[in-house]
Amino acid sequence: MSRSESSSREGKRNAKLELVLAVAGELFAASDFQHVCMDDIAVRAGVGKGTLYNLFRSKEDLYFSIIRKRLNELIGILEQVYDRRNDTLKNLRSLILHLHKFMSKHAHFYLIWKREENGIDQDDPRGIGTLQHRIYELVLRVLERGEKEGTIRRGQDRELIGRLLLGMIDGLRKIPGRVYSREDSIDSLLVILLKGIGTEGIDPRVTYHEYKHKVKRNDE
Amino acid sequence: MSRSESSSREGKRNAKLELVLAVAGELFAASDFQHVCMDDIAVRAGVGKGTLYNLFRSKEDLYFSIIRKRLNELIGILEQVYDRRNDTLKNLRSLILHLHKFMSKHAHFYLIWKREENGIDQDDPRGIGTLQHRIYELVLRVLERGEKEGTIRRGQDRELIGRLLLGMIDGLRKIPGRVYSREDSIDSLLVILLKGIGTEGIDPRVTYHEYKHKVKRNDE
Amino acid sequence: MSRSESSSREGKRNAKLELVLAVAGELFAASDFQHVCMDDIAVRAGVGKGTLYNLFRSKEDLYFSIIRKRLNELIGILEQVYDRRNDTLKNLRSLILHLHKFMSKHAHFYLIWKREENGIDQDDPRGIGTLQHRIYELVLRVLERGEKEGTIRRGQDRELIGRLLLGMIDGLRKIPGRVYSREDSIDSLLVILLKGIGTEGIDPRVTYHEYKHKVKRNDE
Amino acid sequence: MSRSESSSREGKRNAKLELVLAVAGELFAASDFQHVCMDDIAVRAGVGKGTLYNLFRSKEDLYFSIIRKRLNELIGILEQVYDRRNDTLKNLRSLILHLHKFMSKHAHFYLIWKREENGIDQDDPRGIGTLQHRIYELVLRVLERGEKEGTIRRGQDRELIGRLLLGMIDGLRKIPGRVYSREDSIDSLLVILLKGIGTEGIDPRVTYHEYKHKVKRNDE
DNA sequence: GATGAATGAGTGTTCATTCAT
DNA sequence: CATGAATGAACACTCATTCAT
Repeated sequence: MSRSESSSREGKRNAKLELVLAVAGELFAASDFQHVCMDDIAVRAGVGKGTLYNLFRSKEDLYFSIIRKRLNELIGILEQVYDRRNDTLKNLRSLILHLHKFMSKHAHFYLIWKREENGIDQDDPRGIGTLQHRIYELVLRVLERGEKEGTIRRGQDRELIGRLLLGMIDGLRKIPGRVYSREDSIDSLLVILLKGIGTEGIDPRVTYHEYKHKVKRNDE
Repeated sequence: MSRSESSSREGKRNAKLELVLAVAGELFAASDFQHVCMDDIAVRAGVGKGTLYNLFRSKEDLYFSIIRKRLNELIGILEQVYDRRNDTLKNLRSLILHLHKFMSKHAHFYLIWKREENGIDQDDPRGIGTLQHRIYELVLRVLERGEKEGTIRRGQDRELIGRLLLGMIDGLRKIPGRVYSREDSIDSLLVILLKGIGTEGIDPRVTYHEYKHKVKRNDE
Repeated sequence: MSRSESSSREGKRNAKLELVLAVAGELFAASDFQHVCMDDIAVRAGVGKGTLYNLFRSKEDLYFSIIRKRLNELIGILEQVYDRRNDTLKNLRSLILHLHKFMSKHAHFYLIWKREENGIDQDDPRGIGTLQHRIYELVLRVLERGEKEGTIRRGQDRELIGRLLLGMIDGLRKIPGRVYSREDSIDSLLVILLKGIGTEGIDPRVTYHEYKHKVKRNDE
Repeated sequence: MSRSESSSREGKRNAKLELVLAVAGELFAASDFQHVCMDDIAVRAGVGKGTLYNLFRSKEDLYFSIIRKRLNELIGILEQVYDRRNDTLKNLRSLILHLHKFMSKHAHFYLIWKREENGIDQDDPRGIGTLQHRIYELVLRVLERGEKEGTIRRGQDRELIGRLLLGMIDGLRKIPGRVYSREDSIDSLLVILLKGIGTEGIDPRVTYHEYKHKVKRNDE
């Protein structure tokens, strides 16, 4: 009984935590850090202000917890998907697709993350930099495997390509109204990318024709 | 005399304004908006706090003035360069190169701009969105001319490519220690891009061999 | 059984109460009232925070309960000793000695008491003033008896002398490192006092030579 | 003009500082530290809350500044008086008298001081301990001179007597309604003290008959 | 115009107290 | 009765903004 009791309490605590993170995420995305006040978050989350301080050390901690939490989720998804595939084209497509899907689902988080992305590098006191780096490293791993596989031309600057790819994906995000034509945009990106860095004769559109329908059933 | 007097006063005022913008830019880049206080800016700029309020309506106005000012400078440079050329490859290269050079020169501004970039879209009360859009439109113009010129394949989603290109350029920025090998990185970007979107047979490395040296003399 | 049960419960309750008073006393002596928090007291006493509110109405009540409790103990000791003697010199010496011994034993309480001593006079909402007054009255009684006995000169301002004596005892307390030479200090005080207020020919050192050894056996 | 201007500003600042210290002193004496809030002090002093923070680093700093300020004044008075006299009896009387007069004038300060007196010893981060010690040292100097002069018996524990004397003076303070019969109380104290510690044949009442009237004219 | 002392609205944070379990 | 998570009143402190000099 003590187990179920404690797990129930844990459950309540976690539910509350999730709620606060979600509510705060919306508010922080809508305004700047400074224009969001703890009272608002508390009221909108339907908890007392003191409860916020039971869950987070400070306003800043709450703010960066949102980013940390979602980045961890995102990394989890990306790495899980990566481990399931052994085809670079599929991996690239999954990477972009899932980044995009996650973005649609957690648009608030994305705004906050990208806002802080540039400010975080050296000391990384909030543990964001490391997480960002893990995404970059996953990209590098995909590219590396692509080279070994023969999908990607050898001898290119992989670090550069990794940054370009992440930049392109971020560029995708900024096209207004493209959420619904997401898959087409991703395909176009892949075509351009693989023409740019792939070995001759690779055409992702052909290769993925069949795959795309499977994906829809498995991952969405 | 009144003219020279007023212009001298104007000059003083402008010099002071520039100084404040520079000092504030550094501070705003180093910390968040909220952690920079008007006293600090005033002290570091060597002016009284009241003077800041003669130059800017508010702290926010000062903050966004930095972005507006530099964005206008940047747009000026890019459009000027664009108007001087009628070769898409050269234009693309100039675009990337000058964005990069400006970024090196005004790193503080870049950090601030990118921090705000995502928060600004719909209402645009500070006049940043319009300026951002002008850069995007310039990219579109370059791409459009490239199509007409036959350098870029027809029938592609130009809007998408524009976003991808801007994203890639931003990706370039995030590579640590790449400032000195800037030109090489830019060339690599161009190669990948033109393989990706260009008509067959285009090789920017060959085409630009001669051009690169001219550029150095003209633009740097 | 119900009696023994209830008395056992009472015992537990009292033990807990004593523990809390002791723990809280230490904490309140170490910091200000405001810097001691109920959580700390609860944790250090090994009880839940709610339990504190079963034992005391409020934090303030807990705080003044410490003073009340100890003051009552102290008064009990002093009056008990007074009742056993009928010699003014012995009574004076006992008074000072026991005040001092109690202070050594409950140094934390003393600090708190003295801190509040001056703030409490008129309204006395916590019942401290009355207790303080009972000590003063005991002193007056000793002095009065001394006059009747012929040990203390008649016609002096007894109220004044009472305050002076209590002040001297408090002064004694502030001499650093005097706990071990306590008895000597007390004797010196008595000598000065009796020269000051006593009838001629009284020398407490002679008179008490024998007494001092008895005291040690009886009271310590 | 700049001098008069600056001195005028200084004057204003000092007047404001004095006002705040006085107002805050009253409030702190009436309630505990914690029950006095900065808003109240600001309102009662007729200044903005921010001004308090221009004058003092924190609420605590304001609080202890009151004690420091007055202790310094008190020490100034006592040392000045001490330097003017070379008669131990006069010095003792002046010491007690001026302590008493200062207490009457700054009753609020006294309450606060005595409240903190016991909490301050070892580290003394607020600079109170040192000041307290200077008063004690002045007493010791008076006693020492008294011994040399032959007014006070040799071979006694001066440290002890110093503490006893300060304790007696504090005891004097606690006699209700004695402010008006101050001089009589002081004389009684002196008589008792000198009988207690003085050489035989000293009678301060005789010795000071003439002096008392001078004092009234000179010092009050 | 330039200045910086004064202001007070605004807000993060604490912690005594309550009460469901 | 015991507990400690939840609460929100209370408050210290900051800092953008003003305005008298």
